[in-house]
Amino acid sequence: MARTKEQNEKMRVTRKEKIRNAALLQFVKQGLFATRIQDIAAEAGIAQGLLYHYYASKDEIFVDLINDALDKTIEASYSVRDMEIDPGEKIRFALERLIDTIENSQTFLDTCRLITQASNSTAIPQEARDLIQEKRNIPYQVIEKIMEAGQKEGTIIAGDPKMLSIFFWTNINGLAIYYSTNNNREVKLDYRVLSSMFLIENEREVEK
Amino acid sequence: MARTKEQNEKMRVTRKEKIRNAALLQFVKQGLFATRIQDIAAEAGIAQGLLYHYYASKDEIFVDLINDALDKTIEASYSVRDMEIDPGEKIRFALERLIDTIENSQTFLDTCRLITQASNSTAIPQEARDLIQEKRNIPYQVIEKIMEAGQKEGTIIAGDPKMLSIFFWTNINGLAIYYSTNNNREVKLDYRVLSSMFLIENEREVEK
DNA sequence: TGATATATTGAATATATGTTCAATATATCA
DNA sequence: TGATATATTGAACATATATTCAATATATCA
Repeated sequence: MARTKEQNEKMRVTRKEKIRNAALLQFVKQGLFATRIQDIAAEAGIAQGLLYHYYASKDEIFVDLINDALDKTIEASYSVRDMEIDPGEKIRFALERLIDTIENSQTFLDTCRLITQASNSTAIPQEARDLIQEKRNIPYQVIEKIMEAGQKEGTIIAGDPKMLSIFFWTNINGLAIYYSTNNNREVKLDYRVLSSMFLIENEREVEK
Repeated sequence: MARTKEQNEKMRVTRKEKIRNAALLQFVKQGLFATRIQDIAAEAGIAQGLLYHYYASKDEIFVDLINDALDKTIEASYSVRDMEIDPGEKIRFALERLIDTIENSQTFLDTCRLITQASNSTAIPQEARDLIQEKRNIPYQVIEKIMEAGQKEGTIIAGDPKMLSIFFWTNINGLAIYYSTNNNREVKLDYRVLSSMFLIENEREVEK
């Protein structure tokens, strides 16, 4: 016998991770179709041929990355949903965290960018389309529920909670896209501008 | 002599417009790289070869469309700037109009989508990159100025006007991207949710 | 109607690139 | 150390597609 199964498995996982990261970088920079297998291989520091020991095709890498990106956004929304604070506070906290993440996490920006890119082309692999169809709305539904609860609680403004959720996410997504292509770090974003959009401001009520 | 110069010119303009529209449709649907010359030709109802009587290359069509899209957004921002109403009203009015346009104008959605697409890939033609570099910030600067004036006037909330302008446009852009891929017309957007983000609400002041 | 300039076509060409594969290197175990 | 399974390479292959070009159609004017 030669190398053990487990060792090989470990090597495969590590190497695969390297390829994934390289592919993500290239896809985000150039898009699926402008990215050549050679670009990914070069970025990962391997020969083109080796890539096919880990993925059957360029499309398969893309689908893998999209799936991961979608799962990340879903996880993030679940972690907010499951917090043990009031709905209004959830919205405030989520916005604070998301704004901070936009300003500080390249990975988050890449994730948003990849999903936006994929959502905006009918030419991506069918499997990726299906995943988006299946998973993309979950974060919207999660926030919608929180908005609804916040309205009952009296901390969230009136209006269709579906609409509020759309405003919530399109806002974050728009910011992420902007920040991923503008190294404009002179401006510090204040999440309170956003949260004032959804939250009934108690301070004013108190002042009265 | 054969056909007159003017007649030919008119034909060229008409035909070119047909090609432009076909290309815009395909680029928006699939992206620059996934769109084949054949796709554009088929969409325009002409042979591939004819396309090259009007444009030197696929890239040239793309650059032409990007330039147009950028000019449209600049024009829109200028038309708001030049209105003879108070700064706070300008913001309110612009948001109302933009939301309405997002809900009703496919052309506007296509414009936003094309610019976003182009801004998000380093693989697009250099000339398109230069145009974006040169023109993309103008609407941001226009809104920034209006925010500043509104703050002096006392109708716009405090905070870095640059930041407010970023929130303004990334919001609109995020919405446009969402709406261009979601035929979700069950939700009617209320611009007042957005405008409450920037405007000091006079009603409450009066109530006091 | 005939001459002519231009529009239009679609097959041919050139090139780029995703994928395959035969050859080689390497790491482990007996 | 030698056997062996797997990793790795890079050239070859197949294919897709941007672009060119020779041939043909068409619309106007004299």
